[in-house]
Amino acid sequence: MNDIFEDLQWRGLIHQTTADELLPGWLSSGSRTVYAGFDPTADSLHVGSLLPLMMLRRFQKAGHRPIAIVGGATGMIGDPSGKSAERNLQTPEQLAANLAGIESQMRHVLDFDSGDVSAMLVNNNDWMSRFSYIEFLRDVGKNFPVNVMLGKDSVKSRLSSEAGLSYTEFSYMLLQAYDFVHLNREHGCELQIGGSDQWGNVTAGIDLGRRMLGAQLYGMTCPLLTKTDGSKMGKTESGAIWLSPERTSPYKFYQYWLNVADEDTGTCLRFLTELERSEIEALDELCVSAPEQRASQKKLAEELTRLIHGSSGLSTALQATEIFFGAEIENLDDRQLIEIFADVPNCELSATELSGEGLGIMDALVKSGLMKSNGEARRSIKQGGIYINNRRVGEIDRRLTVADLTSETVIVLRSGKKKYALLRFSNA
RNA sequence: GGGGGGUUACCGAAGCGGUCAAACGGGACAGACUGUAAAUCUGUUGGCUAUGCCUUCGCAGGUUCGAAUCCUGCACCCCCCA
Repeated sequence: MNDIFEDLQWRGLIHQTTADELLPGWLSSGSRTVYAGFDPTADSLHVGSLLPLMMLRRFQKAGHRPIAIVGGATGMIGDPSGKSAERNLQTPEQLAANLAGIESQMRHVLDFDSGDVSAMLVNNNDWMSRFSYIEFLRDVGKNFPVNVMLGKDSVKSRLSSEAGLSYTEFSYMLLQAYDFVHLNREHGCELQIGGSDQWGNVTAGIDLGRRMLGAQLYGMTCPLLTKTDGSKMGKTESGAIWLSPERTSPYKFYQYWLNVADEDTGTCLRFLTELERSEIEALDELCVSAPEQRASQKKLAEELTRLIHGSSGLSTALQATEIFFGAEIENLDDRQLIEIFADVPNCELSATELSGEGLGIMDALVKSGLMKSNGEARRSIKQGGIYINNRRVGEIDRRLTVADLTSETVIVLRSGKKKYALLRFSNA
């Protein structure tokens, strides 16, 4: 059992704990049960969940048992922490679908089949839904002094804001607190981890545990993973980076990490990978002495893509990277191409278009949606911004024929550095 | 209610009878450079069957050989006075 506390500490993953002195010893003197919560607002987790997920993984590897809790019940309510407005409620069907998607992703990160420390995934709706309102008020609610609740940051900030806070959201912390009590009673769970914005909810659970069970529970929060420029990690102009390959292809996922700013790589490597201290520090140095190599980014992207999308996902991402950045496209078959170009719009055309004279390049560009008009297409070609299978097109009157097929049915068009379109020629 | 100003392409903004598909700036796109970064430089930025043709300057009419530019009406916006 390695010293997880020390490891977390040097990585900078410990923001606050409820027992700074006790925790290190407590963790190293036995196998403990730890939990973290995940929000089921979509059918996939996104990059923002990676940090707590990795936390659980670290604990599991250190010999502790992780419990991931998805808030089937609390998800219907919405945590006001760090949120500026009331959350929309979800239907039970949506939630069920979301939970299924999330579970499959967790299996990449946590081991659900390793004896005593097997990870567990639980849904708080399983126990919450059994409560009647009266019972909940009597058993749980009476342990919560309202004046303490009003003192929590999550509540305070909303009370003073224009959006206000509904009674439903106000009650959120009772639910999360009760989760902790339940997990302690049923599974012996004694430590809750979460982002620093969860401090209020975590301590609420610890207080409740003491009142209801007389139990000594612990809490630990980690810093939020933000970029140096203050924006949230995992968000791009085009939306969040998701963990599911359906929502964010392995290529895009890989690229996201490859493009992390130099200043952010150190934190990302510490927070999100399991690389050894010496290796990370070596990468940090390289990042300063030879930034153009982007060794940190490459390592980060590689580690995370392999973890979330597996080796095959990683190799697809690497292959796609090579192609998207200039390599000529050859010796790939339809299946590989379609996998690599998963994010790229494609356009079905009849194979007969290629026979005889062939298909004019400008036509093809417009049909593919890459260009809005012939004029735009003509301009781009003149400027040298159009490529067929990654080979620059020189002439405006270039025609596409069977010889241009790079695989059985595909021709790849590209405009500029990275705008692609796939033309598929079928016989149908 | 009275008076004045405005409405131009993705955005801002010139133009105030022909040489206007409309200056300039931003953005966007492409190229060079580069670390798939930042900055910089260059080019492009209504459509087409393209040395020409068509549609665009709030909307609808009108004057004129000719209108983004002048006139009339309408709509919306801003300012001042009541």
